[in-house]
Amino acid sequence: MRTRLKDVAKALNLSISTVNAVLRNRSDISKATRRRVFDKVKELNYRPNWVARSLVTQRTQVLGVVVPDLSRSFFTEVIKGIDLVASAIRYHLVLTNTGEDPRREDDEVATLISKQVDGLVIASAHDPGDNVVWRNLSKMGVPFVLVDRAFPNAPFVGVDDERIGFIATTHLVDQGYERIAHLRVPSLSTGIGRVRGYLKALRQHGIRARQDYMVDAEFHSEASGYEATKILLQRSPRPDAIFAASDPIAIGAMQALLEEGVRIPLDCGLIGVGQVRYGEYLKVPLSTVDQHRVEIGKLAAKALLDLVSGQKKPAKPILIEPTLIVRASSLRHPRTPRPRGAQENRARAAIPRNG
Amino acid sequence: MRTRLKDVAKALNLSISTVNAVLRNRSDISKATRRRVFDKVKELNYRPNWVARSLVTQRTQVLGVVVPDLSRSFFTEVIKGIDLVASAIRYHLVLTNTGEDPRREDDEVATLISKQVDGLVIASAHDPGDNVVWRNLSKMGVPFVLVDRAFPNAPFVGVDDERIGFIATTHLVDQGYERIAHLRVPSLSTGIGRVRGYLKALRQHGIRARQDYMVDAEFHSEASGYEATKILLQRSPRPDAIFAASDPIAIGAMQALLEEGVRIPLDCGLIGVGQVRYGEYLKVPLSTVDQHRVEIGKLAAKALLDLVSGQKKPAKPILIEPTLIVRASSLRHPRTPRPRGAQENRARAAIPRNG
DNA sequence: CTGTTAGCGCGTTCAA
DNA sequence: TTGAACGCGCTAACAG
Repeated sequence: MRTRLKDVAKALNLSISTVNAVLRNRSDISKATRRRVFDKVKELNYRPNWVARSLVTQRTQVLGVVVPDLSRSFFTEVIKGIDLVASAIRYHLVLTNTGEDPRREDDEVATLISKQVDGLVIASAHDPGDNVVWRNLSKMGVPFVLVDRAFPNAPFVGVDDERIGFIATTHLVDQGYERIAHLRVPSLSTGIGRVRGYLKALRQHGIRARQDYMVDAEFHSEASGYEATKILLQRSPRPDAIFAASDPIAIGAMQALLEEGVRIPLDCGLIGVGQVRYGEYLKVPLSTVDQHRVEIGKLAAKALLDLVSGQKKPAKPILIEPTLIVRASSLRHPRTPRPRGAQENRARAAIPRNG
Repeated sequence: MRTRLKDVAKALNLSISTVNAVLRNRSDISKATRRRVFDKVKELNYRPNWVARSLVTQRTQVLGVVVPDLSRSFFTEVIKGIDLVASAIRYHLVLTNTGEDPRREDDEVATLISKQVDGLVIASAHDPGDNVVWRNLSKMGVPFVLVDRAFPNAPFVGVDDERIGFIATTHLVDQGYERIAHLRVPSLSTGIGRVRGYLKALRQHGIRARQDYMVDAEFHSEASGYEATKILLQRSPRPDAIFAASDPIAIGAMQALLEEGVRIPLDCGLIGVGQVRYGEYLKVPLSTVDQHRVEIGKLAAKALLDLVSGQKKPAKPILIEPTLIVRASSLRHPRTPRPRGAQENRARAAIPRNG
């Protein structure tokens, strides 16, 4: 049996509340008893029972984290960021994996709430159309912050996807590429933003977008990038650069290009998104756009903890500025001054575009 | 305010315990009240408060997971495995990252226990010499299972590291390599096992081990593999194959080899451990040994849940058989029948060698 | 300075 | 078939 407050009290012939007063650092306790209590606590190895405490205080020191897929390094990195700031103030994280199933998400969130988590970080599997998500949540009065996938009028921390598309595409233009294709993921808000940025960059540089230069792929699948690229290579004229919506897609694309004897970056430039590990050790070191995944987690946790402590109102969406990472796969003109500085940039929270 | 049992009872003019009886599916309740209660529960959207319930039942439906580093895909994959079986029976996971600090580990474990987790999966940061870890734990009576790093006489799930070393080295021998070096990690039990397997394989094939063919590196660091390989290349005669204790080390080694104009696998074979993502897309597709990380998590969770439900005694260590994955980096004799089958093998729990 | 008392929301006797 | 009463371990009033 674990030692309880009662045991400590009994051993000292004190009342429970006196012992408690000592532990809660109440000022009106004599030095003598204070010492006695502390000694006994150490001797008996007493640790307060958090379950009992939580029942009273309505605080568990636990944050719920809901993600659609633990296989994706994006989410594990975000979790790392959350943990970094949460653990610093002795909060714990409860994890749940929804497997991209909105119903399961609702269920898990409900369970987490009944487990009294102090707040939630959610990468929602819901359709951006649904406002079910945050409606239920705000009804329950549980603070929450969304990550990765934004919903209107809900606290959100994520990268600016339109900027990602814009930065990547602009970089390709700068490198002298002219027929820039895009492997997109139109099923997620994240993917849609990147398409917008892509189109915007083309427009800005007076390049006409071609429908047949946009092919669908899946975020997490090298195979989809491979297949999509095979399709792309049948276009005429062939694209001379590819902006892939994710690094896995780009890796599949790289495979397809090399297989067809297309030289990277000479015949075709390639850039992805995500800054996956080992990207620089691939057959051709892969240019990419860093989303600052850990930073997203950190900022989300900070925002959430602000909400939990009631210090701040639900803030406006926080959009992190992505960073271009140039490697060989998109570097056609090595003479062009390579933007080294960009790689060193730290993430900064930018002013949100929509309130 | 969230609805409580009391609210449901009041709304129906029933007593709390009657409502509770319905929800706990007690048999001696009339169909009529049963219906009324269920309807009201749905109407008021009642969810039992897990904190209160846990205080009474001494069960939280939560497992603690303690890992030294959330950056390593090994651990996130193990966590995925744990979650897979835990979530299936509606258990949640509480995460803690100890940052390889034994003291922090002890502290976190204590906190998790005071949060009343039903059991713990621990990848310990302690020195294998310490038996502090499981001594404290068994004193508290909290079920636990160790993963990744074994301690004598404690429930453990992991891969058989000696087999890893043996399999990898034997494979290199089979490919006709004769001067096989090893980039080792002697600071961890895991690394030590791999060294043993390496030496055993050499011995078994009548190859004399050379001290100067073993260079230290760090598990998670490409840079360390790179540096170590540079050292290795100064030996005379040069090694003609390298068994790296991890994939990151192997990736660093690959970089160093290519930089020095050493052809892989012709001049030098290379194999790692870990089956990292994108290993097949590297400059030279990397041979490796799969540790079945997700499987480790699954088995650990199963073993732990058995302990939690009190069905089984602390089992003997469970050692998973690793699987050789052959890719280009170690394939010098393409004519040699490539062990395709090995790639398809599923993990199996093997009989432990020591009790 | 210290002790008494009354909950937090739920589970579990035992009466009615 | 239903309800009253107690306790899980702790916090926080309020007395003394």
